[in-house]
Amino acid sequence: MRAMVKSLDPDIQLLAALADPTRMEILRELAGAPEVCACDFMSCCNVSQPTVSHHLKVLRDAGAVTSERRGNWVFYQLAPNLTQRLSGIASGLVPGGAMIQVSALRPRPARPRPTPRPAPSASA
Amino acid sequence: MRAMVKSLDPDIQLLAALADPTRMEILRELAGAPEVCACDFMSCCNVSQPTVSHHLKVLRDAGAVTSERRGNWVFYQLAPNLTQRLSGIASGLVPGGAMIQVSALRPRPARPRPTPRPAPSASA
DNA sequence: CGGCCATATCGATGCTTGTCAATATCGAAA
DNA sequence: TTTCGATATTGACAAGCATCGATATGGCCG
Repeated sequence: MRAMVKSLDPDIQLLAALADPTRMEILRELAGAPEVCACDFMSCCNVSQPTVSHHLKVLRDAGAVTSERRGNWVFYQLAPNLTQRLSGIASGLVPGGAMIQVSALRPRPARPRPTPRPAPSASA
Repeated sequence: MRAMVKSLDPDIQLLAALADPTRMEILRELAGAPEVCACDFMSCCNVSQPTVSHHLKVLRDAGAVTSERRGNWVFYQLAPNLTQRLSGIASGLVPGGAMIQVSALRPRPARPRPTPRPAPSASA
């Protein structure tokens, strides 16, 4: 309801693609090898072949992976900019910061003092 | 069906918490101010008060935000380690790398030659 | 004390999604 | 061409979730 316009935000689409145990397992497999055949995900994720295909499509649509057909097999790789995109999302959530770059990532953002805010007495 | 273990992975829980337009808007509001009153999210996100409360609970359970009660109001802040956690997830998806630090983030050095993989002929 | 305001919880509802069986498509080999 | 293996698509079903109205809880102030 309320017109779920399907989150046209690419960041949210990417986060939603990662927020699944099976898909995360696929990505972790891909992080451990330059490429993985689609058929290999059936065993490591313990799901059926259509389910694997579905998850791979979600990941591909979100830009998390790239695919390359070679004969009857389709090999998947992590998208080259996946880490950068995730880091960019993280950078956008640095307190006080807004449009900083990935290079600005630090282990210690050291958030500013919380405003003491003196209880908004005047209220209706 | 198939053991609904509910994804006990904190990383997935965090990603799922971020993968929603309303919650992402809440976080972006929080990124722009040291703290935000819960009542302010109703207007900026255009959702009802119970919905705001629900989303804040999801974010709190995922460790994305912290709350602080002051009188009748509850103020929310970004969790101090939120950026680090996200960056850590990103680091875990670096091709070839596993436990490297954020400082190792690179645009990627050109992937190695794809394995030629010789047709698995003998199979049932 | 009662009344009020801000927030959290409950119950219901409709959309979304993860899953699989069946089927279609694609590509190579015979 | 036919045949076969790998992948994608379709249809259906169940679980999850975002949302709201109604209500409960917690805390200030009169």
